[in-house]
Amino acid sequence: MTHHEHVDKGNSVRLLVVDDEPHIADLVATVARYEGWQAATALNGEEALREAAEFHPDIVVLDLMLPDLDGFTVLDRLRSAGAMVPVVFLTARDGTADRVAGLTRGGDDYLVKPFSVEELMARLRAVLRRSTGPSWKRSVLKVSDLVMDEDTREVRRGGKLVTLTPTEYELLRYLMRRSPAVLTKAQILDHVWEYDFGGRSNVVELVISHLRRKLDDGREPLIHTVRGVGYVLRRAAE
Amino acid sequence: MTHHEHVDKGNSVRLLVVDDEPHIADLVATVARYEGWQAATALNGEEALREAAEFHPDIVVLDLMLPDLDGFTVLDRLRSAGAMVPVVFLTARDGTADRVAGLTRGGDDYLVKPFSVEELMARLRAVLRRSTGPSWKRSVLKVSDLVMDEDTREVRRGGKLVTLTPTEYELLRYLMRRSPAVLTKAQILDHVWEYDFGGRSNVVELVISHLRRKLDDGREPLIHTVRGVGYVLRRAAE
DNA sequence: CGCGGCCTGTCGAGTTCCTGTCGATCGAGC
DNA sequence: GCTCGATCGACAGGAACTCGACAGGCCGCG
Repeated sequence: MTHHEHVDKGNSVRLLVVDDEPHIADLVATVARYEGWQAATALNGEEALREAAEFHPDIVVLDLMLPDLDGFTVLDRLRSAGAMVPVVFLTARDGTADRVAGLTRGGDDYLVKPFSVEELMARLRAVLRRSTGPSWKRSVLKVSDLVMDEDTREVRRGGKLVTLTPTEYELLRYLMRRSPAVLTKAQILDHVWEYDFGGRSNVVELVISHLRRKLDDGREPLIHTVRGVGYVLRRAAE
Repeated sequence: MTHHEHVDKGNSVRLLVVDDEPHIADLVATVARYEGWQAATALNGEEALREAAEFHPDIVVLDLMLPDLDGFTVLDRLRSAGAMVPVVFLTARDGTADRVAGLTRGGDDYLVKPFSVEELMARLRAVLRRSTGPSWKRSVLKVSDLVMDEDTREVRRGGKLVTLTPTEYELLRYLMRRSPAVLTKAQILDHVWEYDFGGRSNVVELVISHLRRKLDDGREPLIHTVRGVGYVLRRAAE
């Protein structure tokens, strides 16, 4: 089974997703449920406040562009109701990003749309880790002799440092988190690339080949092709 | 809600934050928890006194501008209740600063709003160090051959003194405290700059480049760029 | 009061290097 | 041997980073 030791506080995480595009809200909720979390969605500000009062989320994903209330207003009302729940904001790639930047101070975080699902989940896990306990428990992924430290972003194969570009890093993190499952190219594309990425070229193959060159340099290969299906990261079976 | 579930964390610091702006209270509490402290919040004077009686903080952050009681009154009541807990005051940038200066006895301190989170945490640590240990032990940060003395504000690289501007000093301190973690520019902005700083330019890059020139002058570079993510301070890995 | 220096933040140009596309080649499986 | 997917070199467009130059502001000194 997967043996990534991420922060598990016994009972499952409760996530509230607030976004007026049902597509996005559902997407995020689905991925969160896949992680074993409980997820609720709200399509506007009023609904969000109602849900927050009832559902008592541990963390909130909040789009700033809502039909009724401003995202900032929602935040204020949450906070003045005494809810110290951490928030990860979603914002368009326009000027609002700057205003949001100032809000990450309380331990919150933000992400620019369109984002990649893995990126969002990584941020959520990071914020949770920070808000639940002290930070000195590092988040480290391990598969065979391959080790990834999510704080320092260091990746080592058999102790030897490997330098990766951002895309390579994210793709590898996804492979490691899901190891030893086989992932289709479509899954990889959906999780690692922005959700509205149109390209259906061979980007995935390309990055995989880069990773192979950097990771499997002479050693036993860890990334395996399952022809007609996709890729796996694991120790060679049998 | 505030949580003083007595999860006995040994000798972890207990901090009470009193501020009527939930943003600020939350901000400070979150950062403190990140340091491994236990934090409780109060939004007005009465609540503060109740919390102080129950929570038994080791240190208090107290805004002077409260809706019900004057901050000075809160202080008096705390003290007359026998609580010798040290206090760090928050005050607006007006005349009150002078009155505060007069009231800060022995171990107390004060800070003018808007402050930077790192500045506040540094003061808290300093006050604690003074009040708890009769042994005046210095607070020195060290990364490789880079040494920062937080009492004298001296910074040395390989024994050689380096003079830094206030901003450079604070940014470097943050990098050193969090080393070897990678920090995003948003994180740096949020911790080192005042919490209502709206700047969206490349100030961070600028100060980083200044630090590099002053610190890495000819030597092995300690500040590394992680493209697409942020910066790290550490000995070059591998 | 006025001058000048230092610190800070803005702007913009130059540079690096990451990313996605194309197309040629390779190889597995039928 | 044929076919189709997989692999990977090469290239161009662009995003991110670096840093010099400048301007406003604060402070201390004369």
